[in-house]
Amino acid sequence: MTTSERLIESTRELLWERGYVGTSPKAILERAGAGQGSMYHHFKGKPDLALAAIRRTAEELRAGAAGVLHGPGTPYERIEAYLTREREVLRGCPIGRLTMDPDVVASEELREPVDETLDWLREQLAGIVEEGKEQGQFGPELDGEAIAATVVATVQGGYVLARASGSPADFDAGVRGLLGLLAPRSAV
Amino acid sequence: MTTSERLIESTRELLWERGYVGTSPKAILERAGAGQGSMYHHFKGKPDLALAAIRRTAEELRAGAAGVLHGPGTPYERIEAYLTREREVLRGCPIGRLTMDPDVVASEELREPVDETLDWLREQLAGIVEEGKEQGQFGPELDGEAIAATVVATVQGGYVLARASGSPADFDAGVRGLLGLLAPRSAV
DNA sequence: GTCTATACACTGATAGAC
DNA sequence: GTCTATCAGTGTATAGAC
Repeated sequence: MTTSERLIESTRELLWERGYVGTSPKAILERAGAGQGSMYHHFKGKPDLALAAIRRTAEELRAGAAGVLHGPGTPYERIEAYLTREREVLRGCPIGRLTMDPDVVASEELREPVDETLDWLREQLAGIVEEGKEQGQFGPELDGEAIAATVVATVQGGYVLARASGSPADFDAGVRGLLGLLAPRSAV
Repeated sequence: MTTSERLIESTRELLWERGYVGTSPKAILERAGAGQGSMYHHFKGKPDLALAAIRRTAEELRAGAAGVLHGPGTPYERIEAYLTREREVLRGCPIGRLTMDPDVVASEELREPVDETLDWLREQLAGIVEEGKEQGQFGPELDGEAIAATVVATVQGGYVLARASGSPADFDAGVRGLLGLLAPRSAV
C-alpha cells in the first residue's frame, strides 16, 4: 500500500472511532507509520485528507447497501435485509456520525459527501417502497419518501440507542419495531 | 447567577454545539466570563464539570418529554405530540449526540446519564403503546418495547438526516413516515 | 472564591535537508 | 517522496497571590 493510501485508511479508521474533531494529524501519522512531511506532500492539510477519507467511506457504504437493496427478494424482504444486515453496531455509522461533528457540518465540502450518501440511500428505499405499492405488498396510503426517511432514521437512531446502552440489542429492538409496522398484512 | 451556575450553563451550551471532545475548558471559561481558578475551585476538572452539565440537560429533557407524553389525549395522540413537538432540529439532540463522542462513551460516569435518559424515554413510550393496545387503538401484535425503540430511534435518526442536509424538513419526513405506519386503522 | 502565572504536552502547519 | 526541525497557538491542569 502506498503512503498516500495508508494515510487515507488510517484517517478513515480514526474518523469512525473518534470523529473529525477528535482526530489529530499526529494520530493519523502514527497509525499510518508516516512522518509529517508525507501528509503535507500528498494532502493540503487535515480537511483535505479527511475529505478523501470521507469520500471513500461514502462510496463503500453505497456499494454495500446497493448489494442488499438491489438484491433478490420482494420489496419488503429487501428492506428487511437492509435493516437486519450485519453491522458493527457499537461502532456507529461511519457516515451518519459525522453529522454530529461541528467542523464537518460547518464545512460545505466535508458535509457534501455525507448528505449525498444519506440522500442516495433514501432515494433507493423510496423506489423500493413505490415498487411494493405497485405490487400490492404495501398499502397505497404509504408515502415512499417518508417511509424511506423513517427507515434510514431508525437505523441512524438505532446506533444512538445501542451506543448509549452499550448493547447492540437496542439497535435490533428499533429495527424489530419498524419491521412489525411495515410487515405486509398477509405476513402478520 | 453564581459563577458555578454560569460554568454549568456555558458547558451545557458548548456540549450541545460542539460535543465533549470539541469543547475546551478555555472556551467554557470565556463564555462564562470566569477565570481558570473558578472552574478548578468548583469542579475537579473538565469531566466533572461536563458530568454536572449533562445531568442537568438530561433532567430538563425528561421533564419536557414527560409534559407531552403524560399530557392529554389518546395514546396515539400523545406519541404524535411527542414526535411533532417543537424542536431545534438542526442543533441535534443535546443528549443523543453525546453517544457519538468517543470520550463520553468511554467513560462509565459520563455515559450513565445519557443511557438512563434514553432508557427512561423508551419505558414511557412502551407504557403508552401498551395502554393503546388495551384500549384497542393499537393492534395486539405490536411489541410496546420495540415500538418505543423505533420511536426514539426515528427521532434520533431524524436529527442525523436534518443535519446532513441542513434541512429540518428531513426530520419531519421521518416522523411523518412513522406516524403513517402507527396510525390506527380507523384514522387512515 | 476568584484571579493571574506557570507548566507541559499536543495541534496543525511550514521549512528545508536528504 | 519522506524525514526532522521548528513554530505559534491551544488544551488541561497546578500554584499561589489576593
